[in-house]
Amino acid sequence: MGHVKNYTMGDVIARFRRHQGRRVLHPMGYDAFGLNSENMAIKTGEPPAKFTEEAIATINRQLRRLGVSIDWTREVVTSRPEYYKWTQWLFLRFYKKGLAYKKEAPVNWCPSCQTVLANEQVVDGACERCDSPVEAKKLTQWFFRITDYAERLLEDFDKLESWPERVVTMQRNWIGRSTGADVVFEIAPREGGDAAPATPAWSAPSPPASGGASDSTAGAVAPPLPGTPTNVTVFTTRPDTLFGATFFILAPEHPLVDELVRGLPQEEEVKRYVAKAMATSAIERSSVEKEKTGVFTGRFAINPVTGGPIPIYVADYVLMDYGTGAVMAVPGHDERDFAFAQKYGLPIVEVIDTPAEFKDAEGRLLAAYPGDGVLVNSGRFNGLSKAEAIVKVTEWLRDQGKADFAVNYKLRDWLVSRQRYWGAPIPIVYCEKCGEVPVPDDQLPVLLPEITDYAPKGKSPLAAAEHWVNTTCPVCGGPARRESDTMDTFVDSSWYYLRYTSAHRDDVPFDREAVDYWLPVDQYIGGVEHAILHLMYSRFFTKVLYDLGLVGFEEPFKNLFTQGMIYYQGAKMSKSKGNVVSPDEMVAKYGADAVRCYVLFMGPAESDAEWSDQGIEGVYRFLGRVWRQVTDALDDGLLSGVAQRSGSEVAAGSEPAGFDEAALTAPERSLLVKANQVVAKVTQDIGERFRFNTALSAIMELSNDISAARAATSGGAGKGASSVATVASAGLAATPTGKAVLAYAMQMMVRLLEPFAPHLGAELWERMGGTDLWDAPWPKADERFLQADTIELAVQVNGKVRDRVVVPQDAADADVLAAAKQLPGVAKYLDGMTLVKEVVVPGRLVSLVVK
RNA sequence: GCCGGAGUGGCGGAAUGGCAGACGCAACGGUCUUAAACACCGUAGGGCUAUGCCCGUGCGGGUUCGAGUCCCGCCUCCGGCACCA
Repeated sequence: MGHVKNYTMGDVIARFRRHQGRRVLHPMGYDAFGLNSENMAIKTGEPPAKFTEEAIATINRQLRRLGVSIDWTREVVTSRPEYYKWTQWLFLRFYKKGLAYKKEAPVNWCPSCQTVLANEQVVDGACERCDSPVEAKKLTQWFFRITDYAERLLEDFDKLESWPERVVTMQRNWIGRSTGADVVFEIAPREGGDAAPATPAWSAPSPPASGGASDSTAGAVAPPLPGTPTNVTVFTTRPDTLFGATFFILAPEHPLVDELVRGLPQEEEVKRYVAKAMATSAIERSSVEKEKTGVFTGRFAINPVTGGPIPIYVADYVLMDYGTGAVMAVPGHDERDFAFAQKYGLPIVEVIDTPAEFKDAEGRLLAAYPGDGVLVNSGRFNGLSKAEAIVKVTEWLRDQGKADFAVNYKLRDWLVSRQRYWGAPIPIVYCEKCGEVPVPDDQLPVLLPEITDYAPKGKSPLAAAEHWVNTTCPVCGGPARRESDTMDTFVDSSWYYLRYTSAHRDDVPFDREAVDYWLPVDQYIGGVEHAILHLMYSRFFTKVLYDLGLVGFEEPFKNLFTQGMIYYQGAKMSKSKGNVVSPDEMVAKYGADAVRCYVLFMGPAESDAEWSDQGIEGVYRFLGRVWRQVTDALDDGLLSGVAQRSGSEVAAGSEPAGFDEAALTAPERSLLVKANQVVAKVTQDIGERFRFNTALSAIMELSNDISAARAATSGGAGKGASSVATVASAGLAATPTGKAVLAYAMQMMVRLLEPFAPHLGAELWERMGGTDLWDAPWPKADERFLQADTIELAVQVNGKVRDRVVVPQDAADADVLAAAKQLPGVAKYLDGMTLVKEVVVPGRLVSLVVK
């Protein structure tokens, strides 16, 4: 049902814009690689392509049945070779630009899916697909250098027209930019002289294992000398608190740990601690509630501002993959460090002037104070504010070559290789002589081989397809092996919107002119579950393609709308829970139009909503009523002639507005006003507000008013018309003008309803004498009939409504006041009082203040 | 803990600072029907000393002639992030 809502919304907008004369590209595509079909294949041994194509056929049929106006000639399926050829082609463009690279790193491994996962696919330490706890595994994998784009991904939020604030916030948090300084801490020599060990374990001036994030921030900080480790760089957001750094911590995985403790009495204990930390699961280790633990290494670092030695600990609350995997600990002003210092009896120094409520009677800190304040106990920097000190301390150390300003991001590079069959093969071969070689463009696509065993066994099932893996090197013609990993399916979906513009081109992935004409996407609709993954990856792709000169814009989706989910029986619909409402069944029972209208009538499109079996009945009844209203009126001859004429006029692009205002009776005018008000409201609700529920409400009101007017025409006891615009409750007379007004109102009702209920709309339209409603211009409200000629105003005395007054729509304020004061319900409150203030809000109310 | 969002009848929800509860569901009464279903007409926030009046949009204050809406302080729920130095 979620899909039904999504596509119906898109369809209402597409139809609406088409009526307004726009060229609309409303396409459909399938993100078809991935585990759904692959798991079926593993179970049955039949190829995943079979299940994929079957599923596509089903959804195709459902969408066609719903009457969604999709341009099927542009259909895109990411698992077909004509599409993934270009996914591979784009991978190679990334590769040649240095944005796709291979490295060995600890990665997230899902033991159940038997594949690695991107950071974004790990939720609470578990696999987002199957909820299995994720394990850390050291593997060589392919990455996209998304961290190079961290800054632009943040800046370009400005280039978006309308995105939900929360999606922007989620991405911002995920990128996690923080500013501060990289600071170098010298390591004090071992006691009794630092006899350099024979083979230093750590000698690399290479970037830390976390990858790209910190590459760009290395600045002027000197890399450690090859050979003996003599210093460690830390990232801190609080260089102002350096004087309070009383100890130093390395992550258990830090490459320096082994070397530091070698041969010391502490070596055994440290190694035991590190081994234990590695064995702890990610979820457990990252729990905030877990007590802080750590172990002293026996070594000391030199605080660069005080020159004093501070003990180096290894503690698992320091994460290897953020910053440099090492931190300076300032227990006075960091809660975590405070907890650690208390447990291990380490000194706590106040260096930011701290409010009394953080201290005991003797002035000792009872808790870390992370807030703002003036520096104390910080030598020459005493008296500076936090903000000033951050700059001054960093500059001072920078001049000595011991620090520099730095920016850090939480965002990591995007791990794109997967050890699965059903994905686009990574187009790389490994040659004994030439090494890693990209597959030449003219040899694309690298087709998936036909295999029989799809089960993952810790490596890609492709690896077992010897006839496929063994190939020849494109450079030297010698023996070579294919990369057997496939790409994350989010790679496929990061560029599909571009393909819509050139779906049939087999010489390019997309045509530059075509993408620049159609894109960026004017209106994108999706669930919030894509807030980070798909939407951030697509933004990244677009920026890379822009840099490559392949597209002329930097953001893919100008306007984003995140639709709410549909719940049933209190939970998200899911086959495993058995609480599924089948679109097919609903369409069979109520028809496509009722299903379409109901999913939009349930509530605001962006909110979650509960499917109600009675709710759809109500909408179904409404559509039945509209049907009978129009067909009955036709049967009674009330629409004859008039409707035919207006139908053809509309088709020709002109509006039927030939009503002579002076000749209208009150009920006639009243219904005309209602019809025009509803035209204005529906236009605004669809075009500007995305409030389909209130648009439908307004059409229901129009239908109710038409009923009321009709009831009197045919002699029944009319229901009082509900509209504020309605003054007289009498119905329309069966005069030519009365009939014309009725025809006009019904015709508007049908036209406004068509984007929501296209089948009903088209059928009624033809019966009324029109043709091709789908292509007719959108109705325009007639200015003359937007306001009733008399209006009813509430009259307040001291803020309470005491009576109502009916006045001409254009009455002068003075006349309105005079009339208001004479109302019996008002006069009695004015009697004997002094009038101190009079307010007239035109068209709204009158407010009198008395004493 | 931090960052978002939301609290309105029995229910889904409506309301550019201007008559709270539109529209719909469920409910109740009626018409039609042998009967039921369908359909149609009508009633419906709570209360009272009922032709009138009082109370009412999570709680407490404030601004305003007037607050569901704006401001301040809380409470609750939902979502995201969470030892990110």
